[in-house]
Amino acid sequence: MNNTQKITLHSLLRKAGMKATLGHVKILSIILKSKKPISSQDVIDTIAKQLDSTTVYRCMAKLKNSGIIRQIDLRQNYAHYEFFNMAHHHHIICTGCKKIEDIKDCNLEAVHQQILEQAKQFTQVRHHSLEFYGLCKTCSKKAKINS
Amino acid sequence: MNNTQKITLHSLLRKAGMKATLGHVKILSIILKSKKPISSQDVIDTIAKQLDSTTVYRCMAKLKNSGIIRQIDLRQNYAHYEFFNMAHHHHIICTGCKKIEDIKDCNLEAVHQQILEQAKQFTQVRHHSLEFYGLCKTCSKKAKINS
DNA sequence: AATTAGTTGCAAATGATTTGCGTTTGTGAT
DNA sequence: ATCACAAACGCAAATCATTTGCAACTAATT
Repeated sequence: MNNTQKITLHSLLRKAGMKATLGHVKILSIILKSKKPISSQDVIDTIAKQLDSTTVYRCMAKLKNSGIIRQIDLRQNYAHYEFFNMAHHHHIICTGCKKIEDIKDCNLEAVHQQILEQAKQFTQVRHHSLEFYGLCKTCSKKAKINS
Repeated sequence: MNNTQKITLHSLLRKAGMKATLGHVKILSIILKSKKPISSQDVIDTIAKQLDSTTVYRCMAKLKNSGIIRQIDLRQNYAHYEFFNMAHHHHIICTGCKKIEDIKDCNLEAVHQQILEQAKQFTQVRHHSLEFYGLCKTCSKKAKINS
């Protein structure tokens, strides 16, 4: 909890039009520290009893709406979130153990225009979600043994 | 409810290793008739009181596991499903009214090999999900009026 | 320091989905 | 056609994620 970081989180929030409350700061800090997309439940568990779960859900929604974090769907019955930095990327998720690895930008924005030409009822593409599913090395080995 | 269709659904299920029970047949029939991806709740509503909701959830899971239908995440707190036919495609979802339109194949399978070269912990890409989000014409107009 | 709108905690409600269990029903073998 | 068994079913209750209402609090602005 050094002072430099505190100031950074504070201004990050304020620039996005959010109050720098204890909840916002703590939650954002957890999301930033996480190397992987995390769910509201993950945040609740990490934060233990410093914040009510209601607050966590509300803050996640606010952070998402102000564009600081973005939502990712990993087919796990609940949403995951990650810091919305400029380096747009995707994920590959192991269908066995749910391990997640980042996939660098694959130039899909270029496709948006194409999509619009095809879509009859739409006039703009705002964003997209793209996730790949496969088996990681460990689960791949296990699958071979069992078959 | 003609006989021809009954036989088709029946064999479709059996080929996938599933029993052709009343529940499986009815639910699969609803999914096939639907032009759009539908949720378990949609099926429950459609089927009214012919089947218990528990049964619907169990059947959806079975149908998914046997590869007859596939799951799609549309950021609506619950999963949607559609018939897994050979014509691979994606969706564009209106962030306003949740309208869904199909987007034809965009050749992403070609990218799978590239992904593997990049991914450190994965040996195979099984499938992917790609959804676009935007505003449909109607919601786009509404947005302009309100701003 | 005072004002105020946004934020928080708590309790309760909601909505989607799952589990346990006794009963029923397809299916494959007689 | 009948039997036997595993799988599927309905019902009630449990669970899990998330939301809502409301009174108390707190960060930003003056």
